[in-house]
Amino acid sequence: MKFSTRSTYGLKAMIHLAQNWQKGSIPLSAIANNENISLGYLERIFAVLKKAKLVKSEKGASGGYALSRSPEDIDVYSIINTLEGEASSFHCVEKGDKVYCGKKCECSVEPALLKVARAISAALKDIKLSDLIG
Amino acid sequence: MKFSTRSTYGLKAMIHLAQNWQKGSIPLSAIANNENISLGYLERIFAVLKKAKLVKSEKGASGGYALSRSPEDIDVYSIINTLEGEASSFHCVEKGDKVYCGKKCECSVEPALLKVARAISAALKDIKLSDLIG
DNA sequence: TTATCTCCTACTAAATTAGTCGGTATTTTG
DNA sequence: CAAAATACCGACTAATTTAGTAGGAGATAA
Ligand code: FES
Ligand code: FES
Repeated sequence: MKFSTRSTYGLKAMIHLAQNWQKGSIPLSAIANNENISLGYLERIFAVLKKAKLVKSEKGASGGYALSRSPEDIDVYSIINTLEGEASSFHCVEKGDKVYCGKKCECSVEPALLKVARAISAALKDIKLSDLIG
Repeated sequence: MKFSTRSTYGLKAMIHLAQNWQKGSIPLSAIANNENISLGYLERIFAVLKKAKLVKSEKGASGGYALSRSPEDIDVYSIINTLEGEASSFHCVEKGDKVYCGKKCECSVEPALLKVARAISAALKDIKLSDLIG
């Protein structure tokens, strides 16, 4: 429900890249200025995004970052999920069809948590970057 | 995407109450035991839920908590939103139709963040407590 | 009158978040 | 070639949030 600035920044930056999809690589400094984000912090965010193959990079002057695929092929779920770390929505971790708890308990409500987590995932998977540019 | 244990605990407890909806008030100690949650922590969670009028309480021995309305009339959005504090999904705050930022900037992507936030809200509003028991 | 309960405030420990700093490697550009 | 711009990397820190504890006071039922 509440996203960290990391997700917010990451998503904003990705939208920025989507808006400039044809223009080739864009340096982070441009995004940082434009969206008012700390450059150093944004760099680390992009390290994660790159590792997840959501963006590709070019080094050197006139280098920068670009989306690795077209905006239609990147959904918000991938971005947020990558940046928030684990694929878990709740404290109890979803893996496949089961929910596991760090506390190793077997409580009665796993299917319910799973339902909620799935609804959110589905909603986010449905939104592509291309839907967010205008 | 990732919820705190507060939301997890709160939601689990609310589901627990929904499952015992006919049985009248249920003491927190029962829920705490059953769901393996720290009692003191759960008490504070319920203080918030009560303030939001999602539950009602009865003091004294054989007292406890119960849902304030029937499980069909309580959606997951209300619960999570209440527990996560602000109604904002992102670092930038949604109010009415606009998104405001703590940093007072006017960046270009507010409508996009708003779309994502709305999609999640809609998905959660669609899930009632009654959908999660059974 | 005792055992359960809600309810309240304050404190603390642990974890996470958000950010800084200083530097290295690589590539374009002048 | 030299300089500027860029990605990339790791360590460090400050601030905030989270999760949980402790110690009660007040209400109610048995
Ligand atoms: S699965 Fe996590 S508390 Fe039961
Ligand atoms: S509205 Fe928050 S950074 Fe622009």
